[in-house]
Amino acid sequence: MNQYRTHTCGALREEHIGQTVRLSGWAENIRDHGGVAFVDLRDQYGITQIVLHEENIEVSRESVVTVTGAVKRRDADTVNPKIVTGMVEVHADTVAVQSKVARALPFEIRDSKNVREDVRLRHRFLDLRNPAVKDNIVLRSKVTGFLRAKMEELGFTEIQTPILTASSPEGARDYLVPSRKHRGKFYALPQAPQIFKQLLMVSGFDRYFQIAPCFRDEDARMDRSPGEFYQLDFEMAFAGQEDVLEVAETVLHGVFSAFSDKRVSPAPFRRIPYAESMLKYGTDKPDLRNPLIIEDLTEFFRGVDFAPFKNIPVRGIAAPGAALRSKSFFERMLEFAMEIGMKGLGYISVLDDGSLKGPIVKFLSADKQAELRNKLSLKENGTVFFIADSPGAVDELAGRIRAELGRQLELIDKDSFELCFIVDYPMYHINDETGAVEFTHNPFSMPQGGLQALEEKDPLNILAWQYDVVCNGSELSSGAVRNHLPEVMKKAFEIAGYTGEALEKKFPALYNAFHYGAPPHAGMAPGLDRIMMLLAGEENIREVVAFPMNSNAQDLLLEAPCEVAERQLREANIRRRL
RNA sequence: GGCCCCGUAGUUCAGUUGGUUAGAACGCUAGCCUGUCACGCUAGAGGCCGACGGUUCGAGUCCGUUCGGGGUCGCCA
Repeated sequence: MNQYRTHTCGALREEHIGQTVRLSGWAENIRDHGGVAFVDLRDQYGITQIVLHEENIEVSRESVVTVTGAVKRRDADTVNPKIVTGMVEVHADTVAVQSKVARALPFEIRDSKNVREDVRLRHRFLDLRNPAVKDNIVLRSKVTGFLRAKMEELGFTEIQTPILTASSPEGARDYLVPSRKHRGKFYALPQAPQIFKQLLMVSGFDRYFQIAPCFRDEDARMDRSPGEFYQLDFEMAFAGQEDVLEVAETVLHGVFSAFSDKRVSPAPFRRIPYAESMLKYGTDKPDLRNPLIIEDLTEFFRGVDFAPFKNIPVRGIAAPGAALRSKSFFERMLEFAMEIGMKGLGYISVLDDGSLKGPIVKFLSADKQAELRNKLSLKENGTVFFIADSPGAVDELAGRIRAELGRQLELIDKDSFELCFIVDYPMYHINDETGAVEFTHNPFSMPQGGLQALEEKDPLNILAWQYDVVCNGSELSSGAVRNHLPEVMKKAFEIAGYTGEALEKKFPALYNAFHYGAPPHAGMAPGLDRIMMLLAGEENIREVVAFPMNSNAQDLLLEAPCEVAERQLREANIRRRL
């Protein structure tokens, strides 16, 4: 028998009545009634009420105690239906204090989520005692276990790749680690195992995966850790886009349905071409819970004599029932439009009798009015909002109006996970500032049409075998069919302004390896932290990480980054700046 | 790095137009209480109002600087 416990604090039920048991845990709360006292004993698994009598020694809140005693049925009027052990209680014969609380608690454990974040992080070990905080971390363990099992079931091999590796020339800022043995040289922590997993494909590993730590020295966001985060990184040989998407469907549908009661998009998820997504949703991260669709009305307004819509792209969003909304709703929408930089927000409502109403109606002939209703399937009490702006801005603005309408009109179904793939990303785009042609997403992607497309098509019209997974408006992952052919790589980089030597210099290992027989391959890397946030219903990424850094990339608990000893600097061949 | 918001008791927060000794709740300490489960009751301790400087007879309150925290944009192949 274990010296500390026979059961956990979440285990006892009516069937244990009469047994003598031993429990250990933290004294979450103590209710002292003079002759009798009640202690809520807590561990990871639950809470059991302990009954103490006067001869028992003193216990203070949050100290660790071991209690031995008989399990008894609670009187009917003292049953606690809020906890699973609420039918019973343990009448303590002996109480041993294992570890006292010797310092004032910085906050109430059960209320820790409402405490200032830096105080929580400095005492994260106490914050994590709160079941509401701890449960997310337990869930994370179950999710990673599920993902691992699923990937293995699908024939993937888990392979660890280096943490100390080479700095990568593209992408985010690297975290650098000085070399002791090689003066003036540095390792870098990997931004992703990208190169390694592609090399594994060349080595003949057929299906690779890893729950991979990734490091990027970029500033934090609410949904983005500073420093480090995890991806379910995977790559498949002899596979194309559809093969990868099918794996993603299986795994993501599996994980969302296994750990949530919400509705999950059934496979196959919708494949939405990038261009269509930009037009219909105004973003490449559409929240498909929002039923509103953006329509292109540029052609419609070409012949209409309304100055603000002249010679610029116009979009329309038909919102059913919006015409019944109060004046303040329209004012809020206008205010929002002004905030995001629009000059106004035109709209036309359909009244009960089918007639149109709104400041712009008078510019439309009867025919045009009918055409508009028809084009947008406008019903009675619906309102169409117009967004007109420069070609570079109109889609994003329309997307933000669509999202705001979804919120204001409460069209978002909070009980579903809507997953989709965005496909057919353009291979290149023009950098607005420099006018140069750049890779849109990822230089490793295979262009659709291969070498021929690169040689013959306008670079801006070339699509890539590049795809994103989106869930409820947040990007879970991007991935691609990789470019495994040196001559195609060379051409692709040339178009983006690099010489062949530059490519060789930037990615020597990969470029070289591809000269020795590389299989066609494709992959993806869904972000584990994002998946966790969606499953746990958390807005802040720190709530799904056991020991998160603050938004300023500091570990307040262990105090990293920190000064190091002079000797350490010397060994690392680093001199303090004078 | 730019911009926005917030710093008052251990915690969460009030604090009027600048005006006596800066408050509440929870927590903590002591006492009372044999059926509570956010137990209850009584009493008490606990504050350089983030820091520095200024305006003023007088600053938690107004102004400036700075430090800390959060958000957002840049950035994130």
